[in-house]
Amino acid sequence: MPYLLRTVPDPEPLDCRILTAALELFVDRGYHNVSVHDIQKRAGVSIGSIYNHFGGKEGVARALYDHLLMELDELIDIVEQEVGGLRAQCNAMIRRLFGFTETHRYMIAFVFDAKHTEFLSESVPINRTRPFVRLLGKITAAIKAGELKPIAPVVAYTLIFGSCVRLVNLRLDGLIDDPLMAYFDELTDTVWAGLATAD
Amino acid sequence: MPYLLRTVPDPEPLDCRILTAALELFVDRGYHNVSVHDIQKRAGVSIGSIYNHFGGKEGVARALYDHLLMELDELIDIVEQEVGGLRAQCNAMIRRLFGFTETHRYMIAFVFDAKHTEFLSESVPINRTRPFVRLLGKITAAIKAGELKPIAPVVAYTLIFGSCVRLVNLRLDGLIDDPLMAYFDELTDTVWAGLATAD
DNA sequence: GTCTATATCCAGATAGAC
DNA sequence: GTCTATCTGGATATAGAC
Repeated sequence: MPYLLRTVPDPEPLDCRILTAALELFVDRGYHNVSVHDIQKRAGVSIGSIYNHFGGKEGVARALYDHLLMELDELIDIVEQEVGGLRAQCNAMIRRLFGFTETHRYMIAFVFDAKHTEFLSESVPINRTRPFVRLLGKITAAIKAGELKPIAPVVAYTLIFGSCVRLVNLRLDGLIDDPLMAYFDELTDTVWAGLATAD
Repeated sequence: MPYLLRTVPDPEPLDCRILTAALELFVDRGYHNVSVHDIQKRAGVSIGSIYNHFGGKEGVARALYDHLLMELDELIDIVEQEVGGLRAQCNAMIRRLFGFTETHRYMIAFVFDAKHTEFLSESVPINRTRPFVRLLGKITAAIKAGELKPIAPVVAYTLIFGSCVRLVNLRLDGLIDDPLMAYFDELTDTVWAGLATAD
């Protein structure tokens, strides 16, 4: 077929189509309310292909999960190269998280809004995965270094990220109408005001 | 039978047995990984009874959900009668939440750790339910009254309760070894330090 | 109201042609 | 590798005895 007649863009690779279809369905309906047939229909592929590529529904979910956690981990790398100091790095993470909540809604919802242990057999709680353990580690180090008030690291961790993840949840659930960036300064200023060292 | 020979205590009413059995199973395995047969076996009743009392699995979950939300709402009543001022009231709520996390693990987990919209048809997100809307309302009023720094109420809401709910999640997931009360002072002091009015 | 036995349905998974 | 057609298990739900 002549090149100029090819009005249709190159189709996405089959496994990508499966993953995006599954991601949207899992987030919209919840993992257990989605069947392999649903994924197959939405992705426009056959059941056989899904089993060939991923071994089944759980395999699709696991591929998504691993991939997204890896991307989150790489995000920490990027932020670490960009700026220094815990406060600046955390703020940069939060800024990106808020941004992605608007632009990559499904990915954020799948990572931060799902109970993975309920559908991924032998998966650890998300707070034990690499990126989250890493963040907690950075906070622990910063407290040791006197960058933060000397409190239990896990308390600082939940203050910084627990509150902003909750904002993300509220936004994804439609309880907040404005893009989250509208709240960025208020949130971070207030958090860090509380966490600042006394002197 | 002579009274003194009745070593066995009066059996719990049948519907209570069903509810407690279901609660534990839902929390331990997740709603969708529990069958009506599982509940029936653990409660020591027949399938028929479950359908008679609750109309099915979803009915059991809804009864649990409604009941626990009502109790949470009553808890706010109690706290309001006990103390005055937003800070004292919120702290009292958090103190009780932390206490219940140790003593009523399953109830807390079912309310704060489950995605109810995935198994209760036409249920609103938990943050739209009465107790949570009420808390947000109290924060809004306190900001208007100058009790808190003038920031968006939803930001104050997530700072106060988002962080402490995240601590509860971490505790329930086994990522925190100590009872949460160990962190109460650090958490609340830090939060309110950030939220205090400037003057 | 409570129980057992049974019916019905649908999801996950596979077989085998192409 | 991709597809369609099919199998099988297990879940919800019901029927009907007690």
